[in-house]
Amino acid sequence: MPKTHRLDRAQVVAAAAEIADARGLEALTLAALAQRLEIRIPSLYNHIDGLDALRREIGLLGLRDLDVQLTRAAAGRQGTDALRAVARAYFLYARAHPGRYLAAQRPAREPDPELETAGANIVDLLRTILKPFALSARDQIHAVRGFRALIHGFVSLETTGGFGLPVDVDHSLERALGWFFEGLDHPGRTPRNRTK
Amino acid sequence: MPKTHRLDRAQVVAAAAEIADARGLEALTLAALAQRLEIRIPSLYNHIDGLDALRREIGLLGLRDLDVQLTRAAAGRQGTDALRAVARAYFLYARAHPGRYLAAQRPAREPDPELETAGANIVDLLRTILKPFALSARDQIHAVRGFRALIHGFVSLETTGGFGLPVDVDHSLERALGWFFEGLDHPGRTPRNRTK
DNA sequence: TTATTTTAACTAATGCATTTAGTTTGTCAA
DNA sequence: TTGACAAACTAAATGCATTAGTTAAAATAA
Repeated sequence: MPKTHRLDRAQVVAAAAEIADARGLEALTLAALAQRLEIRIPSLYNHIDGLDALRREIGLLGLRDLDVQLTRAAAGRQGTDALRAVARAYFLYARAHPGRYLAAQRPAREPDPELETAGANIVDLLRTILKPFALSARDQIHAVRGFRALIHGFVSLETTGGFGLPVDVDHSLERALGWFFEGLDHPGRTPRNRTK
Repeated sequence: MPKTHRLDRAQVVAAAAEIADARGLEALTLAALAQRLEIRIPSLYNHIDGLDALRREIGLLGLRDLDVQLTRAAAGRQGTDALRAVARAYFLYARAHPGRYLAAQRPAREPDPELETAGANIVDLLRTILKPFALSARDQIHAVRGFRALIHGFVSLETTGGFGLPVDVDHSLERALGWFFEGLDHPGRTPRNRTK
């Protein structure tokens, strides 16, 4: 009676990622996935090791795809131009694939080399772009973190509805990046608003 | 047979928030909560409208407590001093109450005036602090968003293990805020790294 | 071609969590 | 003292994830 379905792991993960993007990560259940694939729930266990492992797979997929997009955006650009292009690509990816992006945020309970490598690749890309800036090794790390935090913060606050006002979020990100780059480019000025 | 427990809604939410902070938001189940309160699961429905509504309550509690902490931190301070103090308080709160903070991030599916008000209060605080800066109305909104995104980004990436390198995260936040404030204080400089 | 192994489907059954309905018992106020 | 309400309870339904064991189809090897 078993049908001639012949699915493989990649197809299962891809279908799961589409559900997560379209209906939200919390709507991704084995029941929903099995229904979309037209198989019974237990059959999924031939391809994946349960729901939690599936979420990890989706996050890993998202992280790797994100790296591809960011690398492409940075190609042929330098300095703040490259950073702006990367930020734009980051934002577009997270908007287009909110489920994968959220899954990539999931904290790992054990050390996970594959996830760590995927994350480190993105960090390396940013460090490469930041090379021309006159930053100490320590400051370079701070700058990468600040850049990531700024973009991720915008993405995260937007997707959770944190921005209530009817002002364009893209424009806010552009402006905030501008201020951040300003400081990166011209460090060590006299503070004006520290004490009024 | 019913015991003389006499719980009320606030106690139930408080106990739930403690579980969420101590063991993670995903570990907050009605079973765990009922066990801690030494009542049966269905009795919880006398106080709260199910698990999802409970998560909302915890998020609202977190948002309001966060506002109190930030307001306290800003008292008696101005300009970037006030912003740094607020950032520090924000960070400390999110670290001390990760469950409540994460619950506050939960997207609302319907308009939720209570949550919106709690969020708007924090935004208003930041706008007040930013008054002395010479910013247009539009730029003030961008600055508030950038500030929130930067802090939330750091908090979020830290709690999800996004920072792999053994470099102090607090220090990275300080440095990133410094660059951001630099740009806020000295807008409109000539970009150096735009084209090398 | 035929035999064997592997893959991927299936059914059956268990356990846990959320939720609803209906019931009982203390507590407080009239 | 009595009556009403609040808050506990038991019983039961539903849905999801998971495991165990089984079967058929496809791929591979003789």
